[in-house]
Amino acid sequence: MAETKDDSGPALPPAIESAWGLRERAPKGPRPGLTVSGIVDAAVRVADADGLAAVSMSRVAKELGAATMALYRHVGSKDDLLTLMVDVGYGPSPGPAAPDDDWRTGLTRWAWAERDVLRQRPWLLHIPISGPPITPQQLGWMEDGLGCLDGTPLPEGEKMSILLLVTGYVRNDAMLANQIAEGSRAAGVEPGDMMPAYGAMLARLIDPARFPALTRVLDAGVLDQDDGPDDEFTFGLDRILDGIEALIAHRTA
Amino acid sequence: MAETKDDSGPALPPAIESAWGLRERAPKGPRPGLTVSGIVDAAVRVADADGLAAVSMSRVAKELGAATMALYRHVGSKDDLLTLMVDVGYGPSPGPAAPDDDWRTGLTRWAWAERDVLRQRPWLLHIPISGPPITPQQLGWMEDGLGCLDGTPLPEGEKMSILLLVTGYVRNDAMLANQIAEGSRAAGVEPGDMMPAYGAMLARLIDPARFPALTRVLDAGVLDQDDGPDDEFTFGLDRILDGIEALIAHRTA
DNA sequence: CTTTAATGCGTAGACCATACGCAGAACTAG
DNA sequence: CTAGTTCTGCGTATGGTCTACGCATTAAAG
Repeated sequence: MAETKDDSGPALPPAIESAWGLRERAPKGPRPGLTVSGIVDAAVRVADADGLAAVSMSRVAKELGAATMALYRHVGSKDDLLTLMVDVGYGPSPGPAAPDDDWRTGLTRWAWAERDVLRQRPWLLHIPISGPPITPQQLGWMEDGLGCLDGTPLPEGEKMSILLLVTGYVRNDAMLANQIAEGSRAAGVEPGDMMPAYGAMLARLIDPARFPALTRVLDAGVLDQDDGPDDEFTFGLDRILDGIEALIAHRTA
Repeated sequence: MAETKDDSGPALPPAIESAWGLRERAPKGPRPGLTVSGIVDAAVRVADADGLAAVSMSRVAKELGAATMALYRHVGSKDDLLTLMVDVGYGPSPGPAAPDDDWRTGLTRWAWAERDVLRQRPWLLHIPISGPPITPQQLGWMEDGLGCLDGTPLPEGEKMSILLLVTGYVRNDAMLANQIAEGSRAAGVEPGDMMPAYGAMLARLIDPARFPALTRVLDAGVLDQDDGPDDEFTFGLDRILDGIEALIAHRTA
């Protein structure tokens, strides 16, 4: 009985199989001119250039000089293709934490790395993820995140929960940043003028009697200038890490 | 010069105008048989029944006994309709915090209330939100959230950031819970057997030498049984609130 | 009554994903 | 060398999507 690696078991989705490179080519038939990784790369190229909305089967096929239906020999469905795009879109994890870093600097770097990827490829946020991570690169990220918590006294389950918490925060922040970026582009205003314009619109809409606390925020000039998005990100991340620190202190005591 | 309420300024989107009920009907022409709120209610009904994917213009029109193109007299585009659906989908905020509650219990109730809404209407998570909140109900939620922080010494900007942090966490958690629910339904397994199946799949895929930390998590049996989703939610929320508590303590001192 | 404007909606166009079946290529068995 | 097998690429066709445009009808104003 092998302890891990077991060949049997319920069939895992074909898309996942190809992501792990477990597909042996049948010896018969013509040599494939298209490969699944070539298709996924082309799709990523299209998404990088023109956004996720531009990723249609025909567009990807055109990118490859092939016909639309040719893709279906390799990917099964468009959703499969999107799932595979997530894997190569994230790319490999930036590597394990330095051995002499404490958990907090390690996790901070881990969070910033994911944030950088999501800024570079905003379309990753628009792909509806269909389950817990099973693709190789995603698990690589998870492995490196767990590594940051190695020296802590946390039980394994809590390490996992914490990773979920941090990655969720990063995704959410990137989503918001991306939305205001897209929104400002759609409205035709400078990204820096977005928040002030928002504040002005709110001031015009809300009744101070119905929304007293909100009015106080507006009067404080919170929205008048856009503090760098990095500050906003750092603020939230530090709150979360403070909370984790409290837990670790509690588990240590 | 009015201090707030100013009629002039850059035209705000028609969809927003109708959400605030600022559209006066022109005195000419036939009486409208369709109203924008009637259309939005019908769309919400369809989404509640068959999911967001079922919300097409023709389907909503059928719900109303009208023709597809009739809707476009009132909503402008499907994206407009979706934006309006978010507003009525969330519904009114559950109300301000009790006056003698501290910020933590207030914010906890606020977070649970949003979570309840997102469990009831998972399709809210699939609507790509296109900017900061400007619809009436959304601002009601924000107002009540700010109210929870009234007694704290935090500056207004940080109150806002904290609300963003908490609501982001709630949305992210609901998204994950919803994804595993949909995933288990698609794979045909009981929702309770989802995590164990996931663990078994991981065990089959990963190489312990490449993924040592992940293997340790698996060996600890973390994924063997599904602890209630409420526990997972509470864990993350408590970490975040701990972090906020640390900030408040720091600002108080 | 005429003018004006807004409503409902039918038609049509431009996309989209994808089920199905056929032609040909490359291998194996005889 | 030939026949059989199997996989590749892809053309066609179907049913779905959103929505631009124009027309007939309705209701009020002058």
